[in-house]
Order: sequence, then structure tokens, then C-alpha cells
Amino acid sequence: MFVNVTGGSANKPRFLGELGSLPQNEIILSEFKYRRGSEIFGEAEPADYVYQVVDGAVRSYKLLSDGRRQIGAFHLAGDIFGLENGEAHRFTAEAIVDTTVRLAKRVSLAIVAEHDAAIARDLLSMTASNLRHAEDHMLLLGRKTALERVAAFLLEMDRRLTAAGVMALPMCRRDIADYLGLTLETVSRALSVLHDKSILGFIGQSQRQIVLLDRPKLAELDL
Amino acid sequence: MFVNVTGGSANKPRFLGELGSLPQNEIILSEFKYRRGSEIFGEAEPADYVYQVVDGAVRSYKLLSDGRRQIGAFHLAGDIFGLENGEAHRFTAEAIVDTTVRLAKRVSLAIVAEHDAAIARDLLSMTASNLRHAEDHMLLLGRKTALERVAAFLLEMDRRLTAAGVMALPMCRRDIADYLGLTLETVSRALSVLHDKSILGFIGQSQRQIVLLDRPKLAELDL
DNA sequence: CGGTGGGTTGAGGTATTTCAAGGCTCGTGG
DNA sequence: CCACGAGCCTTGAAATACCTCAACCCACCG
Repeated sequence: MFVNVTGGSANKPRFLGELGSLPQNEIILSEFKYRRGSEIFGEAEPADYVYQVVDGAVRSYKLLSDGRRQIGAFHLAGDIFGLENGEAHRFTAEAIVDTTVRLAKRVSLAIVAEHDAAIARDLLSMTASNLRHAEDHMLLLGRKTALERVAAFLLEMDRRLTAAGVMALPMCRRDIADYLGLTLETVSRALSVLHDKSILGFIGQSQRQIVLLDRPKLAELDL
Repeated sequence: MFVNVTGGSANKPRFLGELGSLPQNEIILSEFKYRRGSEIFGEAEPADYVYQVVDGAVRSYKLLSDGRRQIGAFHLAGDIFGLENGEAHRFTAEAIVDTTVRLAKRVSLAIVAEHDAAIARDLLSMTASNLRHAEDHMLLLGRKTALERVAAFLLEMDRRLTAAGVMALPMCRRDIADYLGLTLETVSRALSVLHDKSILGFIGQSQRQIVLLDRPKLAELDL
């Protein structure tokens, strides 16, 4: 594994933002760092841990036998991922950039939930929120045009990671494409169109730092 | 509303197959019948009830403003649908054919769950199973070809509703198309291809009764 | 018996993919 | 310090999978 253990215990009083009521000392294991590109867990592997991004970004995806990839979600700082109700992970998770995560043993969560209705509620609400995202994404993948998908992606990322008006995307065009069910060229062309229409601007030439110039027009495209 | 009240109380000792531990007398309200094509609830409406299909079939879908439709799931006899964690429904639900449903008040479910860990677990497991379906469907919508989508659809329906070797689809080609992110013509053509390859056969001319002649070959196409 | 609601099939159009080339940035090593 | 290659992105041109439009068929039903 491409894992470096860094800290034995968390330095924050809580493990998971949304699991505020956890008796954290029983649950938190440690922080881990993953190098960019390394796998955190694989699809169908036993789901022994639940993860929270401390810093960095993670992609969760499924592969078809011939290599076609569908990214189901991006996980950014603060997000929890890898939470399963069954025994196995349903996605492969990889660090998009160098990433630090915290993790909790899953069985202990289940045991605690058995006695604590608040935690049970939190588990349900997290699962429900993943479901909501997947439902919305089905509409995008099944029925939206390339431009609409890219617009929706930008609005989602704007909501989730914009700091000081500029959105610094951690993922490359191919990741975006595999999230949106497109090719990287189509994503690139859609971004160019939005740029030409002065709906967004790039900062620097990395093309990963984006500023939304006309959010209303983008929202219009989202449908 | 296009609703006809038919029965005041259920005749079975349990409401929801998977909610085996429910004190049903506190929860079940009644059975309702919906005529084919009628709406059971609308997207964004308050989610006051949870439903179970007794007989018939239901489609859950989202619409874009210009009428494009994405069906998120089909609900067949025994299936539970309309269960939300939040306050509002995320889909519109319509009867595909004349359909009988049972329903339970949602608030009462939440209250019972608070005291009964078994019910809480059931709610979580149902939500998780909806999530699993949505995750798999994202892969289909984002990355599979038309033929692969139709093959996957047939295998899903075969698993869920085949009786005596023949699968009697309740939904029309347009429904299938909107479930698979295709047009009805493309679905029809894909079925014709499978028919020509002797992978499936039709019974009668309604084209809704299908028998799978070569499941292995179909599974191959599913990827 | 005509109309309506499916379903299939063909022909042509188009959004997106595929294939290909080129540019920019950055890190590495001579 | 600069050359060089790798990774990432953009852009163009050609190919194609799927969509659109249209015609036709069949079953059902008032």
C-alpha cells in the first residue's frame, strides 16, 4: 500500500462533522496520508473503515471490464466517504492529489449505533444525502447535454470549494469527464465555450483555477 | 386526485416485507388504488407517506423544465417507494398500470424508529439499497452503450419479475427509454437486435412479454 | 370501423467521440 | 542554466452512435 501513517490520534475533539455525538475516543483510529494517484480502497474490498477527508481530494469510481470509468463522486475536505451498509465497498477510492484522511472502524460504528439513536440517525442521514446526490446525478447523466453537465459541475464545485471567489479544481479534465459521462475533449470544449461567452474566467494558465463571472447565466444552462 | 379508497385495513399481518418488526396496527393506513397513468405523488411535495406496491407497477422520475424525463426506478409488487429522509419527495411517482398500494404515515415511522433500533436499521438498509441501485445506474447511464443498457435492463427485470420463464413488462418503450437515458426508437432497435440474435423472444405481438433465450449471452453484453 | 396508443423500421441529421496535432508548464538531469 | 520529456490541456477534422423525423403496422376500443 502507498500509505504513510502520520498521526496516532486526532487533534480535533470530533471525528466526523456530522457525527457530532460520537464518543470519539472509541472510534477514531488515526490519520493517514495518501500520495496523489494512490488507491485508498478498492471496489468489492471489505469495508472495514469509514473515511473523512482532512485535506486533499478523492474520487470514487466504478470500472467496466474494458476500462471505461464512471466517477460517482468527488470527496473534498470535510467529506465522509467509504461508508457502506453492506460488507464491501461499492467503489474504488483514489487520492486525486496528496490527501490526508481520518478513519474510523466500521464495526464499532455499527455497535455504537445500536445503542445510540442519534448516531443511527446520522448514519441514515449521510446515506440519504449520498442517495440524493446519486439521484440528481442520474438525471444529469441520462438527460443533460454536454454543456448542461459542465455547467452543473461548475455550480456544484463552486458551492463546495470556492474560496475567495476562485475555485481551484483538484481534478483533471479526464476526471471531470468520467464524472459527467463525457470525454475529456468534450469537457474542454464546453469550458472553452463558457469562457468565450464570458461566463467563466481562468486564472493563470493551469486552467484549474476558475472564477465564475456570470453565475446566473450558468444556472440557466444547468436546467 | 385520481384515487379510489378501497380498503380500510390491510389483510396481511405485516405492512412492509422488510419492516418485519413494525407494530403494524399503529402504522398502516390503508390501501389505495391508482389508475394507470395517475400520479401518486409529485416531486418536491411533502413526503407524508411511504408506499408499498401491492399489485401493479410504478415509475419514479424527474423532469427537466423542457420535458426531458429521467426515470430513476421502477417499483414492482412488494417494492417500497417514496421513503424520504427529508421533508419532500425527490421524484414524481406515477402508476404505470392500474396499481394498488399500501401506505404508512412517515412521521409515525420516524417516531417508532427512535425507540426501536430494528426499525432504524431497516430504514437504513432500505435507503442503502436504493443508493446501491442508483450507483449502479450511474455507471449504466454514464458509460454503457445502448445495447449494454438494454441488456442490463432485461436482466434486472428478469431478476425482479419473471414468472414461469416469461417476463411480462408493465412499462412501454418510452418508459424503458427514459429509464436508460435513450430514445424509444433506440430501445426498440436494440430489442430487435437481441431478437435477431436469438437472445430473446417475444410472446404474442404485444412485444411486452419477453422470454430470455440466452441469458449467458445477455450477461456478456451487460458488462 | 375509425381513432388512438403502442411498436417497428428506415433515412438523414447531429452531438459527441475518436483520432491527431500542437502548446504550455514543470521537474529532472546533463 | 537550459534541454528534454511527461503530463495536461486545447483545438481541429473525421467518424459514429444515437437521435429525430416520418411512415407504417397492429391491437384495442368506444
